[in-house]
Amino acid sequence: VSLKYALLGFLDMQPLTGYDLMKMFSATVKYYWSATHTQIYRTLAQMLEQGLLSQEIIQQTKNPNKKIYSITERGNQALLDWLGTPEDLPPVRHKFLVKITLANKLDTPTIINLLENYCEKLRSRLELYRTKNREITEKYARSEREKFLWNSVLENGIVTYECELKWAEKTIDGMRRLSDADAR
Amino acid sequence: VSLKYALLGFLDMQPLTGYDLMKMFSATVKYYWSATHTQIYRTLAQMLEQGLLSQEIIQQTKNPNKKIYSITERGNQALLDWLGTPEDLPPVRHKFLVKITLANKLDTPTIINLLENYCEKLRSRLELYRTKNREITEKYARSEREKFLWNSVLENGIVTYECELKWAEKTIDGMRRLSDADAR
DNA sequence: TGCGCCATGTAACATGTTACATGATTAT
DNA sequence: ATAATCATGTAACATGTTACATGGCGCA
Repeated sequence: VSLKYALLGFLDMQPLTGYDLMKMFSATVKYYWSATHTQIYRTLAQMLEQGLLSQEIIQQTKNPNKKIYSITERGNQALLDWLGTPEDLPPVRHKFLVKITLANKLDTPTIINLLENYCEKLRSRLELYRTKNREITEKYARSEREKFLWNSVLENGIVTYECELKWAEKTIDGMRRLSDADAR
Repeated sequence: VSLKYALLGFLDMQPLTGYDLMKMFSATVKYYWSATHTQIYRTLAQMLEQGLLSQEIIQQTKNPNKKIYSITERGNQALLDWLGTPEDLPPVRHKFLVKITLANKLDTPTIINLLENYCEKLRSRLELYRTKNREITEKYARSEREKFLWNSVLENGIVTYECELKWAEKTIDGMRRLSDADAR
């Protein structure tokens, strides 16, 4: 359902093809919502049936024909309704935490190794966010207000990962102290 | 795939029925990994086929027969392999952020309303975590080391939500300042 | 010569949710 | 009375991933 409204939202700014939408997703939303082209084409076809979109086909000789989608009045209404409705907290699905829950079977160096690997991945993700942040906002935002909103969203990613990193470092520390205490 | 190993992990501590596993999930892992009974029964059947589990059927007259699952040697090996393998960062799927990204179509009070609703939900979730935390750990953990790991996992939930809450409050602030500036 | 971009799509599979179904027992 | 707990399952659907498929153009 979310994908549907995300697509509506982008098509509300301008008419686009499925391919364009795919690129926009990987240029912007990718890090807090991703979608493959399979999913996008499928969802667009459904929305067309539901009358939320209209389609214009552009004949091309060299490449496959383009299908440009635009939002309809009904689509606009549906988007507005969805936007105004409060969202529940997202369900958490955190594989790494599942692993740590069951990790008592492993020896301490292996656990610490898992945690350190996780830290490294967090650090490189953070770096990515920090460099992309301004770049993306400047490129796509169309007003001060929109820029503020987009910056906030990206900021959310950054603080979340910083927090996660702090947690992981603290956990490594605790693990080390536990095994030192055992050794004595 | 995660569900599979989560189930293996619990069955490694003690043999259990599908129903027991369901209850354990909702008593412990629920807030960072949830599963319905449909999924659990289905996955157990698959794992049995794959030889990761063995099954003992207990005849009952009053209630439906119990099927008690135990982990096999192969299951144990599979679990160890999975536990030692580092996990990628979890894909982020954050509906609320999608909504905020597209929220520029809404007027400021509506946006602030969305954010405040989100804050409230975060606060009540946090309260839940903080009260459940010790309780769960004390009840299920079988050693100091396990207790440490489980506490860390629950702590992760707490710091994550605290961080999210701070972000949301800051965003409300920023939104207010923006609209004040506009009014002037 | 081979790779990546453009632009679409399908098929098969994995995962997750909701609703339907049974039927006895125990607690309020 | 009625709701909840025990204990299993199926059917249908929604969502998400991977691999397969086409075919011209431009670049190294």
